[in-house]
Amino acid sequence: MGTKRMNGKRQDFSLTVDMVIFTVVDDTLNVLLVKRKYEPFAGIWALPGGFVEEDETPREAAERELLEEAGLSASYLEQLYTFGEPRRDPRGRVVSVAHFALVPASQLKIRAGDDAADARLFPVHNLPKLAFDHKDIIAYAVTRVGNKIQYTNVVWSLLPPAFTLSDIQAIYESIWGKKVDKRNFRKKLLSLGLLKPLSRERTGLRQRPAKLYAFKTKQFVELRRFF
Amino acid sequence: MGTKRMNGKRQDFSLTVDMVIFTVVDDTLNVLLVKRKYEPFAGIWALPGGFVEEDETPREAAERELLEEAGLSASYLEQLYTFGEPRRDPRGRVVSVAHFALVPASQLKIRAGDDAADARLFPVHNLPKLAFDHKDIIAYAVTRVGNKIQYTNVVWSLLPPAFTLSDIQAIYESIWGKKVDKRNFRKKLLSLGLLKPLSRERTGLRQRPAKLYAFKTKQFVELRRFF
DNA sequence: AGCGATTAGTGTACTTGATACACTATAGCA
DNA sequence: TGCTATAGTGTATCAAGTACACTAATCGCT
Repeated sequence: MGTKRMNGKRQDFSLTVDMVIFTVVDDTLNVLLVKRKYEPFAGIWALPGGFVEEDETPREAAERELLEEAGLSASYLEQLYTFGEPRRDPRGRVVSVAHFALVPASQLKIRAGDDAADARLFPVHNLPKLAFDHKDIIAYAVTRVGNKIQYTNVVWSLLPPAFTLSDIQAIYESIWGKKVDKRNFRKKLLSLGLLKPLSRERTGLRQRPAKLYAFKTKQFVELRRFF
Repeated sequence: MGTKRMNGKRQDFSLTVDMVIFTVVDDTLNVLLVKRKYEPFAGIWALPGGFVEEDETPREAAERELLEEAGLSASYLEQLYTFGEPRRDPRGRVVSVAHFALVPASQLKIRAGDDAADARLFPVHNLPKLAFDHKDIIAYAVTRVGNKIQYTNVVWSLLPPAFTLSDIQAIYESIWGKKVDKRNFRKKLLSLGLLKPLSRERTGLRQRPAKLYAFKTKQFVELRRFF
């Protein structure tokens, strides 16, 4: 590995991004993991990620990884935290700018990259043994998402383009881990004025058809309090 | 500068921390800036900061810089964001893990470091021309603090060990930029049960003496809503 | 000693938002 | 046609936020 000197300080760092890609499947929050093909931690599950290239910002690297591993570009993406424990990677000093993304399960196209033997979703509360400090990174991301949905509507990016009010409610219930009252939920949600009803309904299930909705705008809003 | 290769990716990065050190003086939120002694941006004001050493985490580097520049160790410190635009530093690829700190003005011991010609506080809404992307970093930090005080009590770390209720109120008013009702403010503040009254009062001013308070605990709490 | 200036300290009524709660409606399938 | 599953809807209560004005204590000055 190379070495650099600047103002007398020795610098010998690599910079990576690690991606915590969340989606909701069967009313459960899941994370995308890849099984590592090479050492260190060969055969162990890890977050998708990779090195930041010479001419990239960390965010661009994150978007590239998201496209490579999950097959999509449009979703909520946010820088999470930079993990820089000196010994977090046995190969040397590797600093990772962790990001998290929220994507609709319907748009996920999971692909195992070149350096991965496998890739699949795991429920956040039932994770396998993880490489590096990726357990810490996921725990931090889960906490951040849990806080974020308290005061923003970012979690809506987990939804497909058309959805029912019950779909949204199921997402909140799965992340919060508790049931909420249907009438109160709808009252609050509709009072925000951010949804528009579509003329279509979801049929084909043996039950009353549900009205479909879409977002008036894709912008995210900060709310003083959500629920 | 050196170069490193890992998995075929060329890596040639330096890692720094930049510190946004906030304090409140005369009911105004201020930031500590240093005047650069050397190129690039010699003579221009900049955030204090420096390189992350080989055996340090970014947080440890931030604590070290805080001690070197502001003369204190105990205060609120949080990682803000990692800035990694490829051309943000004309010397080469320098990635900065920005942190922000909240410190009581009474404990600030401003020292111009070796590489600084001067160091002083500036009101956040009256900043000089700044080096690098430090204007962006400060703007982001101000936004973060503004949001943070909505749902946590971290801003209390701007206060000295003993303070009056009016002191706290002045800090909130200075950050929010608006007056709040004294009775409502006190009602809410005391109902949190996080303060303990001291037996002392603040006298010597030509006015009614004010009761002094201290924190029962130095822990920070998340509140659903603060004011 | 008294007065003026300055900030400290205190309670209630109203408004707004959150919560608790149960029944009817519709489609698919047997 | 009736069984099952989920959609859809309103009201009453409770908790919290907001609006609002006067008296109290000390210091310094005359």
